[in-house]
Amino acid sequence: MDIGDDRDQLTVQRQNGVALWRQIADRIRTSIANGEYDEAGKVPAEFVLAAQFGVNRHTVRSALQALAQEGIVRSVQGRGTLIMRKERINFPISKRTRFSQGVGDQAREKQSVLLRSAVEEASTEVAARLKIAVGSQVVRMETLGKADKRPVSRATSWFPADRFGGIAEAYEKTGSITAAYREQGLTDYIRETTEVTAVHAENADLADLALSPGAIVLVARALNTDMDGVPVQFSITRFPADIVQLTIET
Amino acid sequence: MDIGDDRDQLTVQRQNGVALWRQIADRIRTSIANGEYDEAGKVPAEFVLAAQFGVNRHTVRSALQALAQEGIVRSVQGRGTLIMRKERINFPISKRTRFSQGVGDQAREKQSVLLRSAVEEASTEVAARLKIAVGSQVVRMETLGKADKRPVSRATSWFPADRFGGIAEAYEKTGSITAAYREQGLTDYIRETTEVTAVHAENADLADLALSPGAIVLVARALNTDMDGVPVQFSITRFPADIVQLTIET
DNA sequence: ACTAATTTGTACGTATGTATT
DNA sequence: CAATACATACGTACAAATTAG
Repeated sequence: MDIGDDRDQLTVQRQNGVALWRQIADRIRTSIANGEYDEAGKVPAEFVLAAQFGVNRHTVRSALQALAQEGIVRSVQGRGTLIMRKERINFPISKRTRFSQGVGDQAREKQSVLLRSAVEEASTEVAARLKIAVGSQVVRMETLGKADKRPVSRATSWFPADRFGGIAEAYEKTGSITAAYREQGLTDYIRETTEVTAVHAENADLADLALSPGAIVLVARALNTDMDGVPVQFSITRFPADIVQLTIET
Repeated sequence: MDIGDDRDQLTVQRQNGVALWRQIADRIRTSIANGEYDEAGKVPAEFVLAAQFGVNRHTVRSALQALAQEGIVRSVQGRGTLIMRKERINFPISKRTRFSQGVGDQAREKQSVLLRSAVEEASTEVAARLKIAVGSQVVRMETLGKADKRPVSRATSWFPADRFGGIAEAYEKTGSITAAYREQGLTDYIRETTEVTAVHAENADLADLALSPGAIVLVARALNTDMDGVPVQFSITRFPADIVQLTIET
């Protein structure tokens, strides 16, 4: 609320396991996404940021370097630190949500690719969610959602193999979960529940979601059922929290 | 899924601004909340964790020390590191959600206290959300939700002052937003939208939510309207991500 | 009661990262 | 681009408490 005043309210924590430059980089990234620097088109001068955060200018420079590495800003001598990318993808969640496909509402150029698929035995969690026996055959599908060529979601989905044995092939052919379902004889389905938590990015996230280490990942566990309430899909989707926002339409 | 195997799959990131001990502390905290160590009632031995994460035993010790500071574990010489607290509060979000009060479904002993309240001029964001003019008078209320004496949510809410000028007093008297609304002449309201993001904890979070620095905070921006669709409350609620999960019932 | 194995606690040394001046 | 101070991480070794037999 009270961001950007004269005093040094933008507090950062010292010596607690998270380096100052990382905290500052996270804050600036969020500020950019929130459009706080939209008027100028660039972030405040390094010495201004240093004063706001109450740190040395070198520390701010480390933060800006990290953001430049991510392609979010670009520092130009004499001009300042220009904002190159300012995104915040919005993922709506509703009864009709199909977001394991990686659908972003306002994403300009969206794309979903199948990374891997396999038939495996249901783990404890998957079996409990899909209400099948532990060890039952399930199809696991891993998909990556992109918006404007940037990865914005990484989903692992499980389907009961007895009913949706060919879902992966159908998905690869059609590029759509909904269309793949149709091929497998399911015409409609609804999003039953979605559980949301947040964790620090893991190794797999860094690679797939192109994150810098220490980033925050939103984790959504979702269950889709057919119109009779029978579970058809359980999925765990991971979103980069710095550029993704989940909107719940109740 | 595949946690606890022989190899060192539990990957952590080196030299990226987040200390290894913090990453490991976060992972262990999550594992405890997920009930992965329930059988033993304690976490694996330090040298086992060190092997799993591929770090030195000292680094694991730093992580466990941080968790001990939070009251989650307690290390006892010769016995091991015992799990003292294992919580994960679930916040349901639906059309009828009233979670700015800090309502947890399965929380045993829940409580909501009013921290501060004031009348102020609406900022750009608040005005846009409440569909009123920038600078209009609004009541700001800050509340802290507790479950079993542990803070689990911190909400800042704004109400149009012309309609709900006495909401803070009514809330303090009744201890319930719904009851306070009734006193102000509003009998029913619905949760219109909820937007969820996640950020690193800020200074205020550390104090109010009793978090250790570097922790992750879930941020929910929510809008309540009356039955005519007129906005009556905009709130920003912050949850400690390590022990809170949002469940969206669509 | 004793011993061995297991597990945490403590200490020292070294190297590198972080942040300020 | 220093020089300095402190935090982080590793390696090794041994002490102290608990548990298993």
